[in-house]
Amino acid sequence: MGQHTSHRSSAPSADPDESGRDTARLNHWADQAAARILRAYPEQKRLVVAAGITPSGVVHIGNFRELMTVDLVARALRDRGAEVRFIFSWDDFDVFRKVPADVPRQEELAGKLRCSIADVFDPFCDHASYAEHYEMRLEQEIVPLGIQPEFLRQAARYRRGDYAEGIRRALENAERIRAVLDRHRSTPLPEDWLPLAGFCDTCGRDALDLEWDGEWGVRVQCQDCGAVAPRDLRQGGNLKLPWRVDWPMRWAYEGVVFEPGGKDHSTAGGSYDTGCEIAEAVYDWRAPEYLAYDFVRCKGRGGKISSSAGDVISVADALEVYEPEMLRWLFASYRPGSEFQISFDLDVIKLYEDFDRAARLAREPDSGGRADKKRQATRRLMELAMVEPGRIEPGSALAFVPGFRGLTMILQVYDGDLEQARAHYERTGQITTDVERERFVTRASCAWRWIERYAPEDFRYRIRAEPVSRSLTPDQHRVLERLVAALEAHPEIDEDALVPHLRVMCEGTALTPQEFFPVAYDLLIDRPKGPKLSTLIPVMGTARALPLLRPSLGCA
RNA sequence: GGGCCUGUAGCUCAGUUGGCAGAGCAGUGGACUUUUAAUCCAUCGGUCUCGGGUUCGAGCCCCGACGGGCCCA
Repeated sequence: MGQHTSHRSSAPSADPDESGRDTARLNHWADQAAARILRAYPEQKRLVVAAGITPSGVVHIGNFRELMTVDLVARALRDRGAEVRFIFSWDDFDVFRKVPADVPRQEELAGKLRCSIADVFDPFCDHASYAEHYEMRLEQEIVPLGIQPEFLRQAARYRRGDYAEGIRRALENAERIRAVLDRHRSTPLPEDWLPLAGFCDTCGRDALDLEWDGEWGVRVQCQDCGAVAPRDLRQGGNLKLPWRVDWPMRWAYEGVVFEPGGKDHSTAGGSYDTGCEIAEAVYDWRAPEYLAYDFVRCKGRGGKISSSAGDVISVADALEVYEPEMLRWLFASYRPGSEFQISFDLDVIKLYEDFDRAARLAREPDSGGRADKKRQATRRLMELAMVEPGRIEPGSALAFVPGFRGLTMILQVYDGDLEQARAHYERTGQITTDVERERFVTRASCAWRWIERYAPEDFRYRIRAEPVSRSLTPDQHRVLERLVAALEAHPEIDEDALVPHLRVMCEGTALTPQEFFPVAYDLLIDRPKGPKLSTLIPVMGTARALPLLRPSLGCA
C-alpha cells in the first residue's frame, strides 16, 4: 500500500469498467494496449503477460524497457479489473556467443563459448553460473521499482522436461515449421532439418547431430567431442527448441496474451512474425498481442568511452541519479515505438523539474476547461509512475520534496552530509513528516551522486580551504566591513537573522546587494555566483566564513 | 535488395476513434521588493519534412519522395 495519504488501492472498486464511466481516465498508451488485449481475449479469466530477456551480460537500460513495458500494461489491465499473471522468462538456455569486454577471466570464458550460459561459470565468483550472476543482479535492481514478475528460468525448465510435449509437437510438425521459416529466408533450410537444438552432455557445446525416432527418443552426437547419447524427451536434459520455435511454444505453454518485443524481433519476417504462424499452425494458439519498443540511448556519460561492451547503462546506474518513480515516469512518458535518450547531464535537472511540476499538476482538481485533458493525462501518467500501484485523487496533498537544483546547492554546503542537509529543511519547516523525510533521503542521495559524478564543473563549488586577499574598491570595502562586523557580533547567526543585514549592508554606498555578492562569493567559494549567502554563511558557520572574509579588509 | 520505426515551435516531446495545432525548457517582459543558479505570472514562437490522393474536414488515413535510426539478408 502506498505511504502517501493520497494513494489508494488500485482496484476500481464500485465502478468496474463495464459501465464505461471509469475507463475515461485510463488514457495512457498502456491503457490502450490493455483495452486491445481485453478486446482480443474477452472470455479469458486470467491474463498472462510475459517479458523475456537473455542474460548474456549486464541487463542494460534498453533491455529493461521490455520489463517496464510489461509492468505498465499489467498494471493497466489490473486497473480495468483483470486478473493478471506477469511472467518473466530468463532465456538462460541460450548459447554463450561472445565474451563481453568488461568481465574478468577473459581467456577462461573464451573456452566456454558455444556452451549454454547457464553452464558457463560466473567470472565474478558469486553465483552458480554466468547467467545467474546477471539474473540475480537485475532481480535485485528492480526491487525499488515495484516490479514484481514471476521469474522463470528456461534452462531449468527445459532440463526438467517441462517442454517435452512442446518439443515433440514441433518435431512432428517439422515440415510445416520449415515451410514457415523458409518463406522468410533466402537460403532454405535442409530437407532433413529438425526444429531441435541443445548442448552436448559431455563437453557442453552446441554443435550436435540429432536424430529423432519419431516418438520420445533422440540420438545426440556431438560434433566437437564425438560423445553419443540417447535421450528421452520426457526426461528433459540438454535439448531445446531453436528460438523461433521456442518462443511460440512457450506462448502456448503459458497461455501468453501479451508480450512486447524489441525492434530486432519486430521486423517483417522476424521472430514475432514467424512465431505467430508457428503458434497457430503447430500449437493451436493465437499469438499474443504485441507491442514493439525502440531502443534507449544514453546521453551525458562521456569520459567513460571504453569498449562498446563496457559502456552499458544498467538499471542500477540509472537509479543512482533517478528516483524510482522518476525512472518509471520516464519509461511511461515515451511511447514504446519511439526511441529516447536517458540523460546524465544537465537534462537531469530539467527532468526533475518537469517531474515535480507533473506531480503538482496531477493533484490539481479539474476545472472544466481545456487544461483538463492535460491534467488527466498527467494524472494517469503519474499513477503509473508510482512504485506502489495506486490512484491519485484530485485535490489531494503532495508531500514536500526539495527541488533538485536547489538541493544540489544545499548538499554542497554540507559536503554531502544528508543528515545535516535534512536537518536544514526541518529547521525551515519544509520537512515535517516521516514520508517527507524518506522522500528527502531518496532524492538527496540521487542529487549528491549526480553532483559527484555527472555535474559540470561550474555547477560544483567548494568552500575555500585557504583565504585569499583581494583589493577592493572603497565601497566594496565598506560593505564587506559591515558584513564582517555583523557576523562577528552574531557568531551563531541563522538565515532569518542574516537576511536583514544583507539588505541594509549596502546603504550609503553606490553598490546594490546584487553588485556586491560576487565579491563575497569570490572570497568564500572562488566563484562569481553561488547558493544564497543567507543560506551559505550560517550553514558553513561564521568560524569558517570570517577567516575567508577578513584578509581583504586588511590590505585596503 | 527486402522490411520496421521515425520526422510537429530554437530544444525535448504530447496530440485517443479524422473535428479550432499543444506542453515544458530556452528566449523576452514583469512580479515577488529575501538575495545569485529561489518562486510565481505573462508573452513570443508553426508551411505539422516535401509532393500528390481520399474527405465537408487530414498532424492523424492512402500512395510517392526525402532526411534520420535500425533490423533481416
